Amino acid sequence: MPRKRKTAYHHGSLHEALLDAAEQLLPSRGPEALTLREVARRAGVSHGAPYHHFASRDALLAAVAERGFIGLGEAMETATGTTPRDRLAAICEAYVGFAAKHPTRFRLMFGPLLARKSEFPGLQAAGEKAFALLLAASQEVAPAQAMPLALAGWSMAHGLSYLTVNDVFESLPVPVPDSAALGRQLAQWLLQRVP
Amino acid sequence: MPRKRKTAYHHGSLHEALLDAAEQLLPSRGPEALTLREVARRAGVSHGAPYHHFASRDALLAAVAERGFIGLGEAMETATGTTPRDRLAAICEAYVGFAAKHPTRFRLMFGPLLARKSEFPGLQAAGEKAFALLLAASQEVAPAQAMPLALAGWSMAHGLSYLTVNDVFESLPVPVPDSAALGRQLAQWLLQRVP
DNA sequence: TGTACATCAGTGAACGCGCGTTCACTGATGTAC
DNA sequence: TGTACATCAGTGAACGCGCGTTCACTGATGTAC
Repeated sequence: MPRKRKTAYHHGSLHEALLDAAEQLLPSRGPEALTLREVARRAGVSHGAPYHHFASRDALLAAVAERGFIGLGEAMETATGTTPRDRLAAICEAYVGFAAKHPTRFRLMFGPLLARKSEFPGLQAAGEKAFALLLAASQEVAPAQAMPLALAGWSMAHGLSYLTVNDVFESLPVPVPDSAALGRQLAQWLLQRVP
Repeated sequence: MPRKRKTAYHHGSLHEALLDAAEQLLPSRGPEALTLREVARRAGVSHGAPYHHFASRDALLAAVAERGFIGLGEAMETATGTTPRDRLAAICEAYVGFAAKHPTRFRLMFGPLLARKSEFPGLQAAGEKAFALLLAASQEVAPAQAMPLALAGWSMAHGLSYLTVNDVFESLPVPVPDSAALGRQLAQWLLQRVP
């Protein structure tokens, strides 16, 4: 039970507070430029304090990324459709929508840390859970080809997300008014005649 | 005409030599960790010398990325097929194949610098040229829907490339023996019944 | 062919930078008796 | 309810780091006459 801000020895929930601070700083700083010291500053704590909760800067970022994957999974889980096809398309739309809504979070989640996910079991688990959702939805559409369908959908959703989030379309003769809607459109187009 | 390594005042082609050195270091260091000083070292030149050829570290990296897009464009241009559909699928395969062959180059090309491509006109032009190739191929497949087709193909090729290059599939129950072939398969599957 | 001079493309010392991380410390908290 | 003590979670000074970039310099080259 926190009393005063100043007497915040034993903060009580510094772990979460640090993650919150990091998430708040993410949009303006970007994942690469996010420093431990600034996160600590924003959480109102000295720069040494985080080491009582995270082994390193990377460990803290991995925890933020894990939160991100949990959020992505929830967004995918929430996606609904009247038919299995619609649901799969809606999941792709949710994926792209998540990226559009949280571009820096998305970049962190799929950044260099993900390649080291074996060091961060929570991150790995959250990522796998999100993929499992996609695979399950694919299975309901086409049991015999669930894996390639899931891979195709994931690849397209991810590629579209990435290219949007990183402004690659910028200056190209491509109108991308609403990338999430485009994601759905492309997914439905992809699914149009799945055998 | 270079005489001796030691008397390499007026190197003659340091510009290209620096780009070569950077490309050689890329695989082992990765784009983020590539330092100007090490590039200079490898080119056999003092660490101040590059500034006579590039305005900054970023400018040098952008030049390397530009080279990368030129290479990607060539790979896409080389892709052939007996029908427009086959050719489009082959282009997607080439895209994924390029990424698999040059993972660090691919990461650099689509890294943070690309978002600042307006600062690097050569980079922007090389990128646009590659996209133009894809769009042209799409036009021959389905003139009326060239743009969504190109976007779908690009997104899928890019997503698959990205997820492969960054080892995202690692530890997932997904067998990815040859990502380029998978790229072609997914592209053909996508194209299977395009109206 | 010489000479004078502008220009080009190197060198290497120096600077500032803020970071991640460590460490000895200390105030706050919880528990055993 | 007190007291002693272990443990926890903060503090803030300190360190090392190699980097990107700048700058005065100098050796090499090309050109005008």
